[in-house]
Amino acid sequence: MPQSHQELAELLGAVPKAWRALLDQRLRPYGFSQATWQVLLKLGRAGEPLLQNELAARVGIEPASLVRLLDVLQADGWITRQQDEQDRRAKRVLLTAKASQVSGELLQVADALKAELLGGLDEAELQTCIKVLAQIRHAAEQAQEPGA
Amino acid sequence: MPQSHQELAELLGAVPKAWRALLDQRLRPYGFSQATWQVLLKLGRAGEPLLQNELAARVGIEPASLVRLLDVLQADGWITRQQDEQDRRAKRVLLTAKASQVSGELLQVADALKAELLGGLDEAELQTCIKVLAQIRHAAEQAQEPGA
DNA sequence: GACATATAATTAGTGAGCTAATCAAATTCA
DNA sequence: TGAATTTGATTAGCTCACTAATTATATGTC
Repeated sequence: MPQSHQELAELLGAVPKAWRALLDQRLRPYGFSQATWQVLLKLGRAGEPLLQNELAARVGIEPASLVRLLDVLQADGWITRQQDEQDRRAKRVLLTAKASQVSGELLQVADALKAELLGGLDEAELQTCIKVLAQIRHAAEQAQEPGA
Repeated sequence: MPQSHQELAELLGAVPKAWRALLDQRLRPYGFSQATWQVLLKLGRAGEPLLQNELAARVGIEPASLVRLLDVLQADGWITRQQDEQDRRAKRVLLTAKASQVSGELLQVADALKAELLGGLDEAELQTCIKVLAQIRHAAEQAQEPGA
């Protein structure tokens, strides 16, 4: 077992954690918690109402986990749920007017941090890194359901 | 803002999550939860009793978060706490005999998965990826305390 | 030696994720 | 059409992380 494998494993544990913590720290002044700003960011990036399903996937959590976050955001007037016209089971999540504005600011902070963390990197090396990570993700998908 | 930045950000979110979930799935038959096998793995890898402090750092959680995990593991007879001789505030965490054995098995499963996920990668590309991630981690450390 | 500060472990309380189970609506199919 | 299956959102209950505050011991300073 190559030393490099262990190194990569540790970095994969540490880097996203540090990044998240940093962004959380910078967004805290806006009054959102670790989880809720993710929702506003993704909705802001999407630029259109999303099904809860879809939103959960983009945030990277289970639809069930999203429900409470939306309850909180809705109670504070940041989002509304609108029943989908085609599918009456489904609901679309919309940013309210005030949320659209704040969401833009959150995006700026997030992008600024992203630039700060990734700005100094060599583009070719970054591409290689992306390729490697994509391969790992693919391997993980394969590993998950060998007999699907 | 380069597209590559966004891609990397998403991969950094998704890959460790998938990896963790996969390992958790494979270790579940042993009866340990997502958090507790991490502790046994790190203790097993260390090969010697660790201070709680030190163990928490290796697992990547706060010392306070470790306390309950150790309580559970201790109640089930997997670890013991031993007061440190030099420092009477500190405690060293030891694997019990049965835990040492199981810990070896957990390590095997973890290493097998690691090989499965990383085995097919080009070593040079992997090194580049490690380098890039290390740079990001460094940038994150710099960003955290600009005026320290 | 006494006092202030720092450090190791702990406890309490909160936030946020998960899975399993439920309900309603949509889809599939005999 | 009617019955079985699937799917979107929800609820309930569990796990595990965090921060802040507490207790006991160490260390550093006057």
